[in-house]
This record gives sequence, C-alpha cells and structure tokens, in this order.
Amino acid sequence: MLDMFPYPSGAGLHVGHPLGYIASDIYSRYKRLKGYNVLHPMGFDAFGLPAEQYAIQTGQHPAHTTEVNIARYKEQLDAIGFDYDWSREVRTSDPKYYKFTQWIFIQLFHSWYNTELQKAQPIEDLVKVFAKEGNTQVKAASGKVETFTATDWNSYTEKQQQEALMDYRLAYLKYADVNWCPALGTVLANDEVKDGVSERGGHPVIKKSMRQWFLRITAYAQRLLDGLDTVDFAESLKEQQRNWVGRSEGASVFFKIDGREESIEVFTTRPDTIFGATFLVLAPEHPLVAEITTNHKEVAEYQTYVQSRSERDRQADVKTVSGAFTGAYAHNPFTGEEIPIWIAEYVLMGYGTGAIMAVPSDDDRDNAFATKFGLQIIEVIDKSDYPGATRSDKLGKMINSGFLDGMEVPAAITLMCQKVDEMCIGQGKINYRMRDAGFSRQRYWGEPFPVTYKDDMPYTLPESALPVELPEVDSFKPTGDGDSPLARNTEWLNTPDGPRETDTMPGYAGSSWYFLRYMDPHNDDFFVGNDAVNYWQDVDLYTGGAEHAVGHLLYSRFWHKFFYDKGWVPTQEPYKKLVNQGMIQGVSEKINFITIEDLKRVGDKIINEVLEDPNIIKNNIVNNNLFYILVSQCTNNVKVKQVIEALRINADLLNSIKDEIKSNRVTRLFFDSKIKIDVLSLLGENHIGSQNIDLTIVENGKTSISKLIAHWPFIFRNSASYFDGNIFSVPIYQQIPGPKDNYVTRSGVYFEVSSLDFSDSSWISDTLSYRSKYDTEQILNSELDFRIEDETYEFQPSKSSSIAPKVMLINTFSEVEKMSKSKFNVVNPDEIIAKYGADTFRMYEMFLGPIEQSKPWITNGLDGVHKFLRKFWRLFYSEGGLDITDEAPTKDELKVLHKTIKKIQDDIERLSFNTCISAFMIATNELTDLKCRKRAILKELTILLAPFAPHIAEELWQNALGEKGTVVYAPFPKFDESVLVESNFNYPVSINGKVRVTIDFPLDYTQDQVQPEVLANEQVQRWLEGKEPKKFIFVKGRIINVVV
RNA sequence: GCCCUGGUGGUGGAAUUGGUAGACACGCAGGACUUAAAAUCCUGUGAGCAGUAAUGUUCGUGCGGGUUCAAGUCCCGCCCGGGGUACCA
Repeated sequence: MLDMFPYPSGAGLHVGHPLGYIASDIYSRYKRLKGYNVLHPMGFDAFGLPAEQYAIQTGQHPAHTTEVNIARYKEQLDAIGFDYDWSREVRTSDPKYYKFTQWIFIQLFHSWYNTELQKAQPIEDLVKVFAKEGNTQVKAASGKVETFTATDWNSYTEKQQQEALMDYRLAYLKYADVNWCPALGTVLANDEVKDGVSERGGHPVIKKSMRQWFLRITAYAQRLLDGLDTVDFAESLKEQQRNWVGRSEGASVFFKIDGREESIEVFTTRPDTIFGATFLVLAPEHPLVAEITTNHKEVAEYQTYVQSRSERDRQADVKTVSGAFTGAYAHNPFTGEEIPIWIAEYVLMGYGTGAIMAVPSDDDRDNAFATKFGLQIIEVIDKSDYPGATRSDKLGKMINSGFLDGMEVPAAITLMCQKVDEMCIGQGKINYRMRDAGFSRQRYWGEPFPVTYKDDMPYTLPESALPVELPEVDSFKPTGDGDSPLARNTEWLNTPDGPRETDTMPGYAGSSWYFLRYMDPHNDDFFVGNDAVNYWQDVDLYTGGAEHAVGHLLYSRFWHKFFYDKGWVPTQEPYKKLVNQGMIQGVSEKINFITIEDLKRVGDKIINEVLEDPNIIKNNIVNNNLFYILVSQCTNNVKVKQVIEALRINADLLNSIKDEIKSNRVTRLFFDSKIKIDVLSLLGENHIGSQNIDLTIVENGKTSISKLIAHWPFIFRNSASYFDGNIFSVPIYQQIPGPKDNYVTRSGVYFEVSSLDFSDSSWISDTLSYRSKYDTEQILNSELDFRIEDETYEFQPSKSSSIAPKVMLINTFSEVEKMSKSKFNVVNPDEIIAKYGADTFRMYEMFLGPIEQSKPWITNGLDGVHKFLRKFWRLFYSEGGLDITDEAPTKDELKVLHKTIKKIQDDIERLSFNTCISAFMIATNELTDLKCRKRAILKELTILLAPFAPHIAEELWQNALGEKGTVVYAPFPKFDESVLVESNFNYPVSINGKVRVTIDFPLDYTQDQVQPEVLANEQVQRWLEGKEPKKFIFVKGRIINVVV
C-alpha cells in the first residue's frame, strides 16, 4: 500500500494531502482486518526548489528547513492517526538514501540499450564489440552516430572512444536549451517564466544551450506503452501516458536542397500527401538553417523572436502564424518541383527531425501558414466520398498524385512507404513524441552527480566514493554564469582526478525508486535486498494526485524496467493498481486589474459591439449571472474621482439602459470573472491581469487595508497614497533592484472604498514611521499623497498630482484552484483536528465525495459527520453510562448489520469511501430507531468502523466492549447472505416510462403471473383510459413498464 | 492550442450493469426539552400549478439534437470549470 511521496513544503500539510492518505490508510487497515500482512510506509521527497529559494532569501541551509518541515509534516500525519511504519521512513535528501540514487545513475551511465534483445546491457560488452567489429552491426538505442570500423575504434584516442560511447549510454551528456535569465544570472523552471519574462522581476528570459545530462527513456518507449496493458490504472491515465509517449507510424523522407550536397530529412505520418508538399519548414534552431540561409536579416530577427518564446507558447499559440523564408529551395522528390524552405516556430527541434514537409491541403497549420505567406496549395485528396471529414482525417481518394491517383488514403500510405524505400530517399519509420529526459539541474538542493571530468569527458566515481555528499557553499545563489551553486566551493570542485560535475539531479531521481527502498530501508550494501523485493514484489495499490500522471509515473516505470533488465527486481511494472485522488482545491482571493487606456478602449468596444451582440449578452447574462458594471466617464483626463458608481445589473436592466449608455458615451466595464473573458476577447491577452492575494485579506467581501499592507509592505510603505472618500489609491513600485537600491514606479491600484475595511488603522502610523527614515524626495516625486492634520487623518490629493497612475484595480473575486502557498489559499488540517478530533476529520474528508474527484475545501458538512460519531457512541453509552446487553439480536437488527457489512466490504474494495460513511450513518440511524444495544451487533460494527475512525473504535473495543488486545487485528465480520434474502419486491410500475404506482409481488413471479394484476390496478386503469396496452415490459426484480 | 477530467436541489454528494433521480449529510424553516444556552430529539424542505388537506399533475441531472418501452447513465454537436503540457513537486 503506497502513498505518493510528499514534498515537505514550508506551508505544512494542507487539507488536500490527507485525502489520498486517509483512503490508503482505510484500505490498509481494512486489508489487515482481512488477515493480510500490510506494508504501509511513508517518507519524504525532500530535495526541491522551494527549500532552495527559501535558502536564497534567508540564508538558512535547505537541510535545516527541510528537517523542520519534515518534523512538522510527521507531527501532522501522526495527528490524523495514520498507521505508517515509521521504522521504514525514507528521505531522498539523506546521504544513506541518495548514495543509491547516485549508484543507480552510475549503472545507467554504464549501460546501453540493445534493441534486438530489448534489454539494457553493460557498456563493457559494447566496448568489446566495437573493438572487434566496429559499430555497423550494433542494434542499439542511440543518438545520431557515425559508423566506424574496429580499426577506427582501436585507433581512436581515449577521448574519441568516450565520445562515441556517449551516444549509447542510458545516461549521457548533450547540449540542450535551458531558460536562461541573464538579469538574475540563473536558470529558471518553466513555471517561473511567464510570457517570455521571469515571474519575479519581469526580466527577459532566453534559451541558452548548456551541456547537460539526459536519460535515454526513449529506448523504453515501446515497453512503456506495452506495459500499460498489464496494469490496472484509470483508462484516462493510461491514455495520458500513451499520448506522452506519442507513438506515430510514418516515413522519413529526404528532400534534396538546391545547389548543395545535403538533404533535409523530414518525418511525416502522411507520406501519401507528398505530392501536395509545396514547401518545407525547419525549426528555427535547425542546424542547417545557418548554412542554407541567404535571407540573413529576416531569419536572424525571427530566430531572436523565437528565442524568447517558450515551447508551450509555440505550440499553443495557433492564432498567430509566423515564420521567415530562408531564401533556399529544395526539390520535392516526386513532383520534381522547386519548393521554398521556411523556418517557423510551430516546428520544434526536439520532435522528429526538426523539419517537416508542409502539405497545406491536408494540415491545418500548414494551411494557415501557406495562406498567410501566399504559398502554393495543391489539393491531393478528394474527400467527396466522406462528407464531414476534416482536413486532417486520413480519408479520401488520391488526386493530383501521379502513381497514387485513385487510391484510398490507407493504401496510398503503405505504397508510398515502399516507394520511398525503393527509391532510397527514405524509409518507413516509427516515431515517438517522447524525448529523452533532462537530468541536470543547475541547483544546489539535489543529488550531486558522482562524476568528475577528465579531458572534458565524464567519468563516474568508484562505488567506494559514494555517497558524494553535498558540499557546503557560502551562498545558495546561482553563480551568475549558469553553473549551479556547487561550483562556489572550489575546494570540493577540484579533485586530483579533475573537476567535478556541479549540476545536481532533478526531483524525479529520488522519487523514481523510493518504493523499493521501503521494502528494505536499512540495507547498506544494496539499494534493495533480494529477499525483501521477492517477498513484497511490487506495489498493490498506489494512491496519488493526477498531476503526477506522466512525470513521476512514467519515469519510475522506466527506472523499474531498467532494474528488471538488470535482474534486480522480479516485476516489469512497479505499480499494479493506481488510483488518482482528486485535488482538494483552495478558494483563492484575486484581484483583477486593467490599464486606463484599455479601459477606454473596452468602453468603446462595449458600446459599439457588445451591446449590439445578442450572443454575448445571452452568454454572459442569462442564468442569473448578474454582473458588475463600473461606470466611468472617460475623458482624456481620467481621474479616479470620476469613477462614480458600480452597478449590478441583469439582462433586462441592461437592455433598458442600453440607449442611455450609448448616448451618454459612458464607459461601462464588465468585471465578473466570466465577463473578463469577453474583455479578453475584445482586447487580446496582456491587457487585463489578475493576481492572487492572501485569503485573509478579504473578509465578508471587504478588503482589509492593514492586511493588504502587511501582504505588500514594500508597495505601501514607500508609496504615497490617495484617499478621497470614494477611492483609495496606491501607486505600485515594482521591485527591480537598480543602482543605489532605487525602485521604479510601474503602476497604481485603486480600491473602491466601499470594498475596504479601514477598522484597523495601525498601518497609518506604521507606514509613516517607516517612511520618515527615507528621503522625502521620493515622496514628493510620488504622484499622490495623503496628509495628516492635527489628530485626525485626512487624505487629500497631493498638490503635485497631475499624472494618473497607469493601472486600475477593478475588483477582488474568489476562484477555486490548486492549493499552493504562492496562491495564499492553503488550509491546514490542524485546527479541525483540534476542534473535532482526527476521526471526524478522516471521515469528513472521505464524506466529501468520490476519492478521484477534485473539489474545493468547504467545511459545511463537517458537523454532520461529527454528530454521527457521537450518535454511534450513544449506541454503547446511555446517560447512565455503559449500556450494552448480551441478548440475541432480532432479525431486523441482523439485517441492518449484514446489509452494512456487505456495503462496507464492497465499497472499500471499489474505493468508494464516501458511500461507506453514508452506510454507517444509515446503520446507526436504524439501530437507534430499533433501540438496539446488543453486543453481537455492536462488536461487528465497531470492527467495520475501525479503519475509518480508528481512535473511537479502539476506545469502544477495549473499554466499552471489554475486548482484549487491539481492534487493528480483529477479524473482519463475515457476511451472511441468508439474512438478507427477501421473498417479495415492491415493483415500481411505470406508464410510458413514468412511475405511477408501486405494487408488491413475490420475487419468483413471472410476467404472466404479474401482468393481469398490474393491468387491473386502479391507477394503471386510469392511464389506460380503456385502451389496450401496446406493450408490457417486465424486468424481474426491477421494474414494470406499461406502454400505452 | 493539444491531452485528460468534471458539470445532478440553496450546498457536498447518491443512483455500482440503461430500470422509482435527489440516498446520506449540511443549510434553512417550524416544534419539543431547558430559567437560558449547549447538547439532543421530532417534522418539513428540487421547482411550478391545483387543492383546507390527503393528494394529484407538469417541469427537472450544463445547452441543443438523437437512439430506446425506459437516458443523469449510450450516440452526435456545443458551452463552462479544473488538471497536465517535459526544470514546481
């Protein structure tokens, strides 16, 4: 029984984490009651970026932060009453653990993948083959390799040999791009980059090529696909993994470049359409671009633009079609036509060959591209036999395609693959979208590589040197030139054998094999002992978030297959069954803002377009979605004061005031989250923004000014503020470090006063005393100011105020999204446990709904669960104390018990825990009604409840029932079906599908026995109105339907 | 954009295989007990219409179509929310 490894974040365990943990705890306790030996461990994925960032900010060592966070996590986990075997705890950041992570890396480094045997093998074997016959006969998963003979190999220098081997290793070095932020001097994670600039500070981010480690997961692509058929994961999750691996069958074809020796290799899944290939598109980073370009200026400019775009942007942004012509041409090998070679961002270097043949007649993106740049489009498929088929469907009859004419598409694909092969211009090929996994991070808080460099080539350290422990460094900041902070410790860096690798491993290194360590956590000789792994084998049930669907799960499956190849584990797949628990989401508070320039433009657009478009009105206003309109008179001299009122309106009201809006040319701005989308569509992105704010800032719809200032002290303390009774405004200073610690004013925010809570005024003196330490110059330069006269605080427009700040805050709103510290919406379980106890908390989390469904954390039903537990308790204790009898139970009581046993047993097996809680409630309500206090019933029920509410169950077991020992190992009650057998069934009788009456019949009655009585029924007669029924449907034990 | 996933009363959700939609809770309303509060218990509660009432009847599972004796469930086309998208974990 395994739970996904938590990362011990500084925010502590939030209410979302335990959802899966509680489910697995119930399951493992249940299996224990059923007599199984259950291994249910827990540990920590302790390396990671947040601890490192915290270290940069505070100077605290990540090891220390991690230690503190783990202690807190364990305290919280224990408070919920989990049955973890802490003697088996593992932590990825423990040198005793990462010793083996490093060891596994070494094994990957010294392995290659034999595609003939479909198996990883020692690299020494390959060396022997090279020395004997070169690499021409070797069938291996490799990079692009030049062929060499045995003579070549033996004449190679050590360095050349190492370089050649690098193309075969399962862990290898190559150059790859990272998100490089020159201003911060650091490499950024994808989610630290937004719109081409760093999230912190807004500095430009570019791609930088660095030599990095990769794992050859692509060698296992097919096995990772095949393995999916053997495991019990949700079909959707398997589908996600299949898509990630992205197998596609097609052909690679070479296109000859005009006037040059080289050809361009393209991969296509549609070789049939080659007669319609009217141009080629290369990825802007394609190595051939530099060589063939004659159109230097435009290409260079375009390449610079693409540098600033993230891969996701490049794929996602299908609206903007962009590209540049290289000036070079190639030849279509079948039509013989000269076709231009372009570069465009929608072609990615990392996928396929980094080049495509564009067939604008049969590919949407190619079509958009050709249309925009006026390139030729030749129709090659007649789809008239397939009405409704889209451009990309592989359907139709070939036309304008030489020898393919008249063939159906699938046949044409097959023939074309053969033809390409015959003509020696390419071959049929299976391509995978999946790429090798980047394994280098330019970070401190991760596993160091057990590697030193000699002559610029890497060599692994001997096992005796493991673990290579993280060195102490004087600062956790990046070095500024792209190296990780490890490079700061030069004493550590330089060894007699050469300099060390300074990058560290990514998060998934430690988490790809941790479940094996649980089986044998204290083994110092091997990562997992043979006996242990043969006894426990694999994970029977794995629970965790769907967000890990590909990343972690695919990587660990890959590692496991490698272990299998090496003979270290007995199974091909690590996880037999996997359940994705849904996310418990947080409710975030957010603010929307928009520039005043844009506000005016929106106003015009709304007047001219939106109010005239019935669809927009309908989509946004119906369904009682009232929305806000901010009324503002937009003159050229926009002043805050002129924002005069905010209205809540509905569709009818909008219609009635439409003309007034138009004639007065007042700007009306929609600012519900739904409306925001329409503002977006009116203006495009980047014109309206939103930002998360601390949950507690907004209370009862009012924004607390003192809390807002505590949240953004910098902004408020150093800025002048303006207040006129209606509007409270604050210019915002963006925190961009510059010479002499100057900061730049970027924008301002406005709050409607009616939405603010001024009750706590301590911020005024706090702000003033803070400011007095600074030069008044800065305050004078501010656009607006507030003053204090006498003892009363009065806010007035500053005399120097003439320029209006650029950004207007529109409103705050709530949104349900992922719980995370950065979104200020984290809720901890501690308070609830303190108030209601762990049992209530456990049961409530289960009661919230199906385990795999995501839902926001709302505590509405908490009381009901708590009340249930009290009611259950009262089955044992009445006012006079313990009140249990030894009488024999009645038939009704037994029925309640056995109905519940069956329900709980079935529902736990199918992991439907929310319905279990309901079943307990029903049983308790029914037994209360029956006034049942019988030991024989209550004892069994206590065992049933024990996995869900272990504390109360244990208490009742030992003290109320007086049982010896713990309920944890009690035998699970045996279900007796005979108790539940019914002789009659109350049939619902419907007329034309609508139930009108119910009639009781013995269950063994057939249709013939039932029909006369049903038709004679008074109700049925009424609906028949004297007519004969058309049809009589009888489903035994379910329903009767009379069709009239 | 692409992939995945969800949408049912005022709220969380139930309906396991196409067979009585709204189980079980929360909330709300009314009542009992109590000096009072807490706790506990009882009754009602999808919406509309008719009826003093029992009850009857129409509508109703995001929207629009379809299949079926029967659709929350299956099919087709949309809309909206959430997650992932390769360096957050």
